[in-house]
Amino acid sequence: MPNTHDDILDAALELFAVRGSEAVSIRDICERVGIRESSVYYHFPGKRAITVEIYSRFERGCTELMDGLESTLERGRPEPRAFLGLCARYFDRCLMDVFSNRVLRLLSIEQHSDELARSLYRRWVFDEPLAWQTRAFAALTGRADAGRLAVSFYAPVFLFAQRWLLCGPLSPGDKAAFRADAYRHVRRFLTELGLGV
Amino acid sequence: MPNTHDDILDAALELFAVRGSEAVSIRDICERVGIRESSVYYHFPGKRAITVEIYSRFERGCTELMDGLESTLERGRPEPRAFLGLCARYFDRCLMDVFSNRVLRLLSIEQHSDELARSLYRRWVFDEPLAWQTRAFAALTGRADAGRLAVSFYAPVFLFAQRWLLCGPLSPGDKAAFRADAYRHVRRFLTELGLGV
Amino acid sequence: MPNTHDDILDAALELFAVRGSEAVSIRDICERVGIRESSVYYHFPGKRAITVEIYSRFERGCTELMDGLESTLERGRPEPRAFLGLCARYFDRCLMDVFSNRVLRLLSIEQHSDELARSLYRRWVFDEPLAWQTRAFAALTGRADAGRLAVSFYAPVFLFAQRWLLCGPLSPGDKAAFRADAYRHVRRFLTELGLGV
Amino acid sequence: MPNTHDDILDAALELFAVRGSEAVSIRDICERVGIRESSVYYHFPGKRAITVEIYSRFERGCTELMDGLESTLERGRPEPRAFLGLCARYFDRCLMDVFSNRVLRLLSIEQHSDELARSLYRRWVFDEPLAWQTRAFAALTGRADAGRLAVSFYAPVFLFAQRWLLCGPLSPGDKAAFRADAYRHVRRFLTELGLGV
DNA sequence: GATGAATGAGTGTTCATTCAT
DNA sequence: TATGAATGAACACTCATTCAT
Repeated sequence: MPNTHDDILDAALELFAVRGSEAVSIRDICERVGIRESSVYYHFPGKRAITVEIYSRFERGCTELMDGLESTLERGRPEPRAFLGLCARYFDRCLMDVFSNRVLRLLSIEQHSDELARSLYRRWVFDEPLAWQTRAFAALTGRADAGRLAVSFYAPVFLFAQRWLLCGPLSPGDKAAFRADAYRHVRRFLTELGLGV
Repeated sequence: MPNTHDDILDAALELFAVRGSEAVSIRDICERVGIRESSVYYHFPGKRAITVEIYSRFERGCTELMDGLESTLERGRPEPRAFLGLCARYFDRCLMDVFSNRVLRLLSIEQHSDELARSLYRRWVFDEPLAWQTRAFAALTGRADAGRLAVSFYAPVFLFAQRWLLCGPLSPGDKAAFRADAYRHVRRFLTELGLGV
Repeated sequence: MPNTHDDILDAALELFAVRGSEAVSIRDICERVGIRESSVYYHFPGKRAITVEIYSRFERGCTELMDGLESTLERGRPEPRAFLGLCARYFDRCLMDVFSNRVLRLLSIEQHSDELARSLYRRWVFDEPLAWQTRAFAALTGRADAGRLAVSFYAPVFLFAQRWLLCGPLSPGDKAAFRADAYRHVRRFLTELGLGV
Repeated sequence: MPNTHDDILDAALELFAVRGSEAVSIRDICERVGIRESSVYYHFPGKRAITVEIYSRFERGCTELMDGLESTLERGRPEPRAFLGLCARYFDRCLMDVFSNRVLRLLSIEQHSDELARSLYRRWVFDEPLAWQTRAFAALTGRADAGRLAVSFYAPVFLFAQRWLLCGPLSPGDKAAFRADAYRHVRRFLTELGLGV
């Protein structure tokens, strides 16, 4: 079942993630999909609509992921072991998944010129992860400075993600490097909190 | 003494930092400078050359800054008070200075499609700062795990910079927010290391 | 049935034959065809492709003509009368036909700077005609020096063509002058060979 | 004694002979000479003036050459041996001399679009040589059909010149090929007239 | 003699988009 | 569903030329 609509989205995102949406032409996208430029306008009212649909799919995915993480957290006092699993899910679904990874790159480009991109970027890269981790550490430790813990915990993950997953083409080697750095950090961090696994 | 050459560079960078160099036209730049498009080609052989000169000026500035930080470090056993001053210099000259801040934004956009941008971005955003801080903490504490300390120290600074200084238009309020977050982190970090100031 | 593709080719050739392809702009061509410049790029990938298609049409025509002359020659011992007819066909189809005449002018301009033009020019202006005539005179006279005969026969035709058909705008008067000079030369040449018609 | 004026003429002609004057830019010329574009306007009122001066130098040279040939002819009944020398002088000075050769190429390009070039081309490529040779053969043979003899004599020379000296870059090999073909033709022609040398 | 600086017009080409089919 | 054909605006860049210095 060929799905031109989705093919356009995929091809567009692949290119958008590298050069930003403004610098990618409808022609570039169509070449990849194997259709003519005019055909795009059957599926989308215009170029901007492609970007917008990518964003809304990304937001839906992020919301689902965050809801999942949240509901696990709410099911009683969490164990460190379970928290580690939630981190893994976040790494896999938000940072290393091909679609999400590309949208994050796109957002980091577009945020400087597009209000919608900026709000998404701020929300899903800074605000939501930090808020969720603040709640998680509050539940795990009961400490009042859970916000500070969240920053200390998230900042290295964020740095490793920027360094390995969002800088240059995403290769298996970079994924492995990220995993090594990130998991080492997570384990050490939990251990230092007295929540060793 | 009007300097068209530099005016072009300034106008270009101001626009490049928002939309990336590919999405900015020579016309856009000229409008800002108040010259005709053809005049650009008297000062630069082409659009790419503008970007390249911006990069080389940035690199020169970064090298000078890093050399300065380095030479201070080498002048005998550093004090925590002096280290704080070096951090302040780095914040002011590399992260919050108008020129550097704009180049960092430009690099974060272009790194996905341009090899030169990628190498500069990696070097001056990740590698050099972490290497310098590793040496600094080795000198300050004598500990063997100075590299880990550097990551724990730099990651929050990097996160605050991304959040306040490199996301959306740079406002005085954002600068203040960055300063508050960053200096609080730096002081607390030094205190926890027993190097309180 | 309007055929924009061919209209472009025709208009281009008309202009190319006068000033060479480099000195003629897409705008010039479009003005003649009555379309906008951007429309050209629906039919051709670029300016060069127009020239190349003109060349390939010319070559196809020349090959067909030469094949026709050749096959007539092969159908048994040729008569002088038939040879005269072949010459007439060559004059009409290659030298005086509007399309061929224009391509010859274009080739004579471009040969100095374009390798493809040079090879076509050499082949269809010098090599093929002389080779064919060498074969023809060998068949007609059985003489061993048919190559020399071919040069003596072809050189005045070539000179008359350059003088009347390929120098300045092609007028009915010039065509008539060429015909007079060329046919007088051909008849006298055959007569002197004892092949009078 | 550096002579910028002449340097410009030389560089211009070298380029004009390949692509025609319209397709060569002032920039191209200046690059070769090693001066700035604006400097050209000290020596010439505009681009066209360069072409015109090239033409007038060519015409002066041709006139001198033709006057020389003429005066030799007028100094009494010419011998075949002397006629051969005159041919050699014509070959060397008009067809194979670097300056003349380049102007002939330029004229063959420009004649299609420029009235001045056309008149020069017709005069010095067709009319004057044929007129001179008609007079020469009249003096040598006393025959009434000297005009026909001139065509039979000149046409192969013209064809060889077009083939070897005016088609593609002028190489020593091509010069040698022209010389071989041309002199063989000249000798044989004189021999057949009973004027063997 | 020569050039630094500029420019308006023009170069080939690409852009997102439209619309009849 | 898709496209053939078209277009006006914009693209980076080149053109011959001017003029104060």
